[in-house]
Amino acid sequence: MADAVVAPSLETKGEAMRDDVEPGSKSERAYASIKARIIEGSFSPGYRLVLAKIAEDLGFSVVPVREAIRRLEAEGLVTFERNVGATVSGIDPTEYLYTMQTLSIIEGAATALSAPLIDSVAVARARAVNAQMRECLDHFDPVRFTALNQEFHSILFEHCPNPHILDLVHRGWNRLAALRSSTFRFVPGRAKESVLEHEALLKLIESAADADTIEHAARSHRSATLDAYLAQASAPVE
Amino acid sequence: MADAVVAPSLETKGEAMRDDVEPGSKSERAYASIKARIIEGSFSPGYRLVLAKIAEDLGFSVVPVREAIRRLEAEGLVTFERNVGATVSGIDPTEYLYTMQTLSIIEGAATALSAPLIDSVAVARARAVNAQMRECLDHFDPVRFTALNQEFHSILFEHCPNPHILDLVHRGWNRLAALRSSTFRFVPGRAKESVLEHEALLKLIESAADADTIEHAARSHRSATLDAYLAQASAPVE
DNA sequence: GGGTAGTATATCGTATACGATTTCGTACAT
DNA sequence: ATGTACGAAATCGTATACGATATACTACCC
Repeated sequence: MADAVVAPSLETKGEAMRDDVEPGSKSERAYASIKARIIEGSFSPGYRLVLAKIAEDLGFSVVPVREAIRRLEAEGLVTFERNVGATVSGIDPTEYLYTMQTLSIIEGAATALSAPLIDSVAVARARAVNAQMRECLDHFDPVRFTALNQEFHSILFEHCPNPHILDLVHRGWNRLAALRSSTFRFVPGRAKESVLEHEALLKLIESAADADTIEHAARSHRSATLDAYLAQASAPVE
Repeated sequence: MADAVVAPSLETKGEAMRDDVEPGSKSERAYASIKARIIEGSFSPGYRLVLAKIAEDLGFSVVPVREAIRRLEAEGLVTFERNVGATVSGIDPTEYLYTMQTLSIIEGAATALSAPLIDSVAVARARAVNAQMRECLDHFDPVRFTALNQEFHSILFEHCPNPHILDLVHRGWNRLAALRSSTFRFVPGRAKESVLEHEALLKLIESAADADTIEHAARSHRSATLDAYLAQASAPVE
């Protein structure tokens, strides 16, 4: 399910119609593999990525691994230092702030651009997901809630006709995932409001509200989560 | 001058205090070199980037060149196809549209975030650049005008405190440069309005207008250029 | 005993070599 | 004459090997 957001469009282009048994070049497989492990969390922020080690694990030489890491670097998922090596980036809470702020802007725009193209069945799907989130509020499971949240927003922005913007949204979500954020673990109080705002967003889309309104709503929705996080971060004693 | 926009922050990090004679790893030098040639234009869109050829030109082996191209791919400056090779991306006019739209959003946000941090001397500098642009209107030189335009906007958004957003703005401008757009060559009529809107933007910044207002103004300014381009593109017979 | 120099190890950076794949041209058959 | 099949050239993909650099440890000097 995470994959819906993970793969933008760059990969899985080379073969397409081929037997799926052969995923692609080793370089790409390394890229996908490392990226997956970062997002999934088995390579957590700060983790030291040693070329030889990874190459051995995957069963091929270091060259493809180097290229993979180069790409991940350009995407911001890993940090690289000359003659020292790569580490999974993220750690920093200010990093979280920057990423969320960027995402609020990009995702807001993507959602607004996407809105006119969302048909009623997609809205229904989104509403179903939001219903699951509402149920989830009782016996609260932050990880599941975060996953559903991602799925919900994916439905809203995925129709964005501008591929660049869409790609940037995906990257933003990937970074968040890499930051080990089941965000709502940290701001459980925010979950309830979030569900309500989702419904409001859906209403706006159904009523074909103008782009500015939708963009503002989507952006505020995300900013509010960020603010909640900041508020509880500055007063962590409870 | 282009460099002000070219280098985000990833490079020139490894050594910093060293003798500038040794720029960095060959991989990075290859990256910088290819990128520069794409932006400057000697590698125009569609150009076929042959690894061995480039490696020979630069005087080193193909491995660093491969890595460089991988990074450029992740940045969107080149397109890569498995077992075929890399070509400079760009060509497509819809690509221009997407890039401009994305940039309008990102740059608008960056400018708004940057605005409160712009001191009066920076405003004065921007105004001076805009004055040069005004002069430039008489004996119109699209290339020079475009360069000044970039310098002007750089001053406005460069103080943006969110490094992610800043990086995205840089990438957007790079793509535009790669698209060989001395944009104003195609929409000379837009130049005059552009200068006026610049002054209006400066006034907003000086008067410490609220973020939404500035963001909207900056975004519209760019959208208007895009619209002008589209209008003349749909009616190219004159 | 603390600090500095020197060495050892781990890891990265790059070159070279060879195998794999695609593309293009040519020849043959229909 | 056209289409297909085979083969050669170009180019990419990956492995292996070795040199370069940084870090950690040890020994020596003050």
